[in-house]
Amino acid sequence: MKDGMTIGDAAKASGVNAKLIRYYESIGLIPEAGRTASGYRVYSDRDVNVLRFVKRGRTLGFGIERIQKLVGLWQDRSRCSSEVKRIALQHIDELEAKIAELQAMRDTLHELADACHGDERPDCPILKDLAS
Amino acid sequence: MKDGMTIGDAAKASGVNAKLIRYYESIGLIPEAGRTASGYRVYSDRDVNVLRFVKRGRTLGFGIERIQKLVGLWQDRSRCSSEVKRIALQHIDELEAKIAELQAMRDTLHELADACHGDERPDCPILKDLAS
DNA sequence: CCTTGACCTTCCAATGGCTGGAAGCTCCAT
DNA sequence: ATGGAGCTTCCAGCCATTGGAAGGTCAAGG
Repeated sequence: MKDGMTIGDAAKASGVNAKLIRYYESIGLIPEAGRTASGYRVYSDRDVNVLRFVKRGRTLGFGIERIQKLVGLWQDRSRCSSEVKRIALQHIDELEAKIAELQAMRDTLHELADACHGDERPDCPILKDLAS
Repeated sequence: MKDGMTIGDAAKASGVNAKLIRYYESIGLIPEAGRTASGYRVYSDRDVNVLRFVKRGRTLGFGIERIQKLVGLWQDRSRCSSEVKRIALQHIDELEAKIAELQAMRDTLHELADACHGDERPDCPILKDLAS
């Protein structure tokens, strides 16, 4: 284990837990790790950087497939930033759509909840709406 | 099929597709439908109302388990509206949390995208952030 | 009466992004 | 040598659906 870490060390260093690292490898998001003679996976600092990149991408809500593209662009020195920006803008659009959807739910529910007494009586505008 | 419909008719009448109706039955969200001699499921108008209730609940973002509770309360004439309101408010809280999370993603990405030239050059603040 | 085609049935598998557990091997310290 | 922490693989489940395969049923038209 000269210049490499175990999966547990890589997990600590990257913030991506060991189970998830194996999963990412299994779906081809990250390349197959090297192995020790006894079969343990070995990780370098470079690998940890990739894992951190992936983690940050997930935090920003990117899907795995898109992260895969972003990792590719990241490692491609002849990339165009326009390509990266395009992906980001598309993702922003999707986030906006999801936000709008959730806000619509919240707003409707808020109105219904406001109209609901919330006491021991059975009369309830919320149920009335659901049954409509 | 005197006073009952097939699953396809119930699907059209409720807006919940047949596949999903069977699924809802399989997980116990709705009671088991009656059957014809040849094994076809039979639905009444009452059943269709339940399906519509469920569909509206899903549209408002309630999870299956919570919808099950709401259906129960709906059919319980001695219910307290406070119970329904409690469930709704809890759901609103969860929606708010999710909205905030997505907005944070969107805001961060928006800043990064604004700072990104988006041209043929490789320099890209978005990738820089992801790699940080 | 027979065929056609639309409908119904069950069962199994996949989606996305994990998470958990079981069974077994390895490594290191005591 | 022994214990326990960490590694390995594989399988299964979460949520709420959707899709497909293989086969049974029903009503209409020739």
